[in-house]
Amino acid sequence: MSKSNNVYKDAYNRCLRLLDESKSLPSEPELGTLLGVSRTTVRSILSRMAETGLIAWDKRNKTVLRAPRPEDFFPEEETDSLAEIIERSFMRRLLAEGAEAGMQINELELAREIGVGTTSVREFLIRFSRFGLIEKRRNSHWVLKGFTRAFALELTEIREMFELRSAAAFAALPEDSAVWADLDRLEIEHRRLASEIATRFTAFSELDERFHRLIHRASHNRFIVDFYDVIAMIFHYHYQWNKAEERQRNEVAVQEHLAYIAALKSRDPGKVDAACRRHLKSARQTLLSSIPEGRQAQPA
Amino acid sequence: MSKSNNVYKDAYNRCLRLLDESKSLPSEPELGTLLGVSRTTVRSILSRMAETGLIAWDKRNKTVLRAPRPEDFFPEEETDSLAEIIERSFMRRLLAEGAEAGMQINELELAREIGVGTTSVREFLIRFSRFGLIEKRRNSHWVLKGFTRAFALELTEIREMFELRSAAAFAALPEDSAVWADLDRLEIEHRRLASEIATRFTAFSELDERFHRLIHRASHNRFIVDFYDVIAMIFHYHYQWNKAEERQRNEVAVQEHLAYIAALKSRDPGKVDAACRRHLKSARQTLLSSIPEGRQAQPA
DNA sequence: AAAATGTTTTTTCCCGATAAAAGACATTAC
DNA sequence: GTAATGTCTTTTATCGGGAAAAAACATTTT
Repeated sequence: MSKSNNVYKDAYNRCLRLLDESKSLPSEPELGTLLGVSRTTVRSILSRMAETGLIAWDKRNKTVLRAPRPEDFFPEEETDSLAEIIERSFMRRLLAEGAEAGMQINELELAREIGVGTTSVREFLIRFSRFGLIEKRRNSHWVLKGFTRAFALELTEIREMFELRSAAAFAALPEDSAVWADLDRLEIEHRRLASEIATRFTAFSELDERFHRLIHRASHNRFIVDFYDVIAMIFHYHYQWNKAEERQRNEVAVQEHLAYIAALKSRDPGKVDAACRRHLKSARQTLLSSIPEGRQAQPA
Repeated sequence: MSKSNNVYKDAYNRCLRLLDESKSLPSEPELGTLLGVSRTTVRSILSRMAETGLIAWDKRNKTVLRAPRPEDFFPEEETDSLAEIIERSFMRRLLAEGAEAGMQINELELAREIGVGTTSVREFLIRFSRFGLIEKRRNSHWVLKGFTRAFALELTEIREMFELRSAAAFAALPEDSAVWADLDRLEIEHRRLASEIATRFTAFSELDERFHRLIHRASHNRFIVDFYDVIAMIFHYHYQWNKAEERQRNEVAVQEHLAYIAALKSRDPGKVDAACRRHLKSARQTLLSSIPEGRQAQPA
């Protein structure tokens, strides 16, 4: 089984959701764009939908026959790409106790444990190396550098440098730039979240990422934009790992974002700088507080 | 032929050079450390050297019998790792005419052209992607972003941010830090190069890299240190590509480095900042001037 | 003739296998 | 008893192959 058909299964599930909303499906190329897959995959999906009696398919006519039932969907776990599976497995180990800095990482062992080929693990590790948590010894194993305090400090140092610069660039953008409308939309979402914070505080993390990515994009610098991948990855797993005082933390962050947004809209460089610094400082604090003091790098 | 033995061949060649200098060779583990390879490889080397009559090998005694001759060496091209071969091939294409932004990169085609497996090409592209010159479309091809003016500007923007910060950190290092001795050594090398600039100006590029890496290390930030890999790669190929006014450029740069070194030694933040800015500005100019105006990004 | 569908070709993703290289264990020499 | 050598095991680097997915080409429909 050289390659799983998760792309097909995931697109199939998403296509089922489209079925709910309309009586018939659009053309094959249109569906392809909508689902982000090729026509080949679209046709596989349509074939199966016809087989299972969800639609009647005759050339251009794709009539919906019935609403999808829960059992029509492929199981969630079959829709993940190998890369996602490996990443989750790897992060679980990394954040678990006993993952000390200096530890060796064994490709073969990882592959066996996760139940995948070595090639996929190798490719994952190469991609993952840019996060600064692992390092390759030439012709030999990878070394874990550990999710330490030092790491968090180095990460936030760059983040602060980049975000302050991006925020300044953002505020200097012309009135007619499309970002101001994006910012308005985000502001509305923030206000809604603020009013429903008691029940929806877990939705913050996704909103947080969209907000900061919008700001970073204003830098028009690919290295700054790409670096947000590192931050997003760390915060994603960090949120999963450390749920302590989540609600309280997110409530504060939403208010900081709103102040930050107001500052951006004022287009006053001084105010932007101050609001940005205030938020970054508490973000840093949050990250640091979740790393036990003892988690220090071991001497090499 | 699943794996070439370039590690062995390269270590063998380097070991031949050691032969010139002494009557006998050290122990196997010692040789291993010296050459940066495992004992397994050391023993392969010793076996061949015994076979070809270069040494007499009996357990601990490894007596040199004769000086190595040119034909004892493996050809240079057999000592390169696959990754190096692929990188060179790829960069040649990238810097050649006709490599426009937006162009697709085909793994299979690249692999066939270079004569290697697809796995190696894939791994190379993943590693290379952090340089910001290519981008992956999920489940599909890579896209060339091109060595454009925009790229050079984004690269130098980050470089300047990072180096100014590193230089400031460097100047603030305590008197007894080992870096001051390193800086003194580099200063001497710079002075020597300055006096022999007419004949040795091509040696500058290697010295330049060592100097800037020393400064970046003072940041104690892995992201800053790692980013120098991007800069070094670009400048490496840029120097190879654009030899125009090389001597003149390097002569200026050496003088700027000497002023920069003096500023660092003065430990005066203002002077350091000024000297650093002066040098970075001319480095940026050099890079930009080598990119033809016409080389602009194509609209996506 | 523009845009869809039908068909074929190419490319990507991933596995298992194999030689090179590293690493671990056992034995010998000093 | 420490540090070397000798031997055996494990891991890494790389290839070729095959299914999934994309892309290209040919044909039909509106």
